[in-house]
Amino acid sequence: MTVRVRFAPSPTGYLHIGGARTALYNYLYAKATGGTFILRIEDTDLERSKSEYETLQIDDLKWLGIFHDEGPDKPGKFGPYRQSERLEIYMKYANLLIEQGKAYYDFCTEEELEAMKEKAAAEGRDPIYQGKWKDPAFHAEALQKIAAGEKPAIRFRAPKKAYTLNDKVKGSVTYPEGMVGDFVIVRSNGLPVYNYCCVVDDMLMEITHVIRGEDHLNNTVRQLMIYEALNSKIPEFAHVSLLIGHDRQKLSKRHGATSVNLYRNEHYLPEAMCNYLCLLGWSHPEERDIFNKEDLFKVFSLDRFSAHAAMYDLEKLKWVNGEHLKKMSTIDLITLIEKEPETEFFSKQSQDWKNACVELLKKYASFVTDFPKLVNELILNENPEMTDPLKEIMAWETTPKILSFIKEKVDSVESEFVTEAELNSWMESVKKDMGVKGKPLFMGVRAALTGHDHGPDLKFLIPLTPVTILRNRVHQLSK
RNA sequence: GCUCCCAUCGUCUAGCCCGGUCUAGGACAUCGCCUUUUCACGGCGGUAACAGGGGUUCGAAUCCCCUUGGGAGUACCA
Repeated sequence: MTVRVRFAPSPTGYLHIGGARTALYNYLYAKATGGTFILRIEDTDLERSKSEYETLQIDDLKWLGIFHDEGPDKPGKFGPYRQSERLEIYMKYANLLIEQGKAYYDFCTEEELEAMKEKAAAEGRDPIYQGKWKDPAFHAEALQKIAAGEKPAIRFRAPKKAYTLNDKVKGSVTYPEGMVGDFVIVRSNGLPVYNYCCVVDDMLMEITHVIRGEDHLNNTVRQLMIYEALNSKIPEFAHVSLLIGHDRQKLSKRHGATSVNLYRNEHYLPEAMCNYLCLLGWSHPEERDIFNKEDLFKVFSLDRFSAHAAMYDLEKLKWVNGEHLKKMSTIDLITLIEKEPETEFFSKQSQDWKNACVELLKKYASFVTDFPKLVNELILNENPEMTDPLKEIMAWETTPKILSFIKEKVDSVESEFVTEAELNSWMESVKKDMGVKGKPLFMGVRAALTGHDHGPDLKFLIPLTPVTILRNRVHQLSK
């Protein structure tokens, strides 16, 4: 049996981090088993669904490197892949269920339903439908009403028994008898409802494994009932724990950046994003933290999920991104950096300069966007800020001497950049002629040339800095 | 309220299914030290967790029960 899995988002907004994670798990499972990954659009809620969001979500999925084998934009023999285009299919099965007495027409008004719910709440139990239409004796009357143009909802007759699910991550889950009452599968406006469509589609699309968020765990009992009524095979289920924010609440917009496109705009590396998302609730068999998709294709399985919710934490994502950044080739990094805004100076430099610059700075960068920032701060900044540590260095008795010596040297340089050898010779001179060594020497020179009390290795940093800028700094500090 | 799910360092987790090898391992963060004649690199190390209580057992992080805490569902949303 070949594996068929699906990701079924509703196009009601941007692709959410949590959605991306479930999509990723489905994709990885398909890849790991040689199966098929299907994208299905769940757009039966006409009011909230927008087709732009479908496009945007597919776009974000592609950016993450999560590619589907079948979907609305990639028709296969199980299509169509938008629920809004499958309405006749749902009606066909709904009618079948009615014929078999497994579902019935319901003409109850909102008020009647509301009254039932209140009564149930007062009695401290879950609301269970108790309208008269449940009674098969009213079927004929229902047909008459329909003939007269009235629009009923179709309600599924929930069997009175307990259900047990053997979930891949939660283990054995028991839904007691009476947990849910008869529920609507087709609204009175003719549109079918999620729990019903989902089952019909998963059945028809021959889905073998349903990997989705834990928020669906309670829905599953309804779905189990429908599978049974439809005499369908029941897929395996894996209910992955939810992502939570710092307040331990389900991750939502108020937790800040929860849409994938936000990270995409900030130029996070998609591989890093997937790496981190995968780590949230799943562990590598060798306890590795950094991996790419190809690694995962070999080892991904459904038995390494943790059962509890995971907190979405930017700190670790930052580290993962930095690790992926360091693994990239210099040439690829340069290409990415040049796509960033405010990289005119960087782009104008020679290939050797760029290579040296990236080699030096990538140790300190976590994000691609850090490069322009670092270049600005470390190389292009012409106005030394008199911080306390800098003041302290300037106050040392050796510093003014170093400063005036360096000023003289920098003024006499005619080339665009100082070489490492030149810098070394200056240091040698200070050491020999002034008898300054160790910390006063290095810190003095560093302060004079960079205006900072700390930073990357001088012998690498200074040759990357234009002499004109060096000169400006030294002159300002000499005042 | 009711039903379901969950519970190991601040965070992500390993271990749990198949009790002993766990004075509980790793990673992020944090702190310290070392090295680098400077430094935001690097190296080494530290702090830090089995929610509580009962059982079962020679032995429990691991199995069972209760409590507490957290989450989800409870729609003619998905």
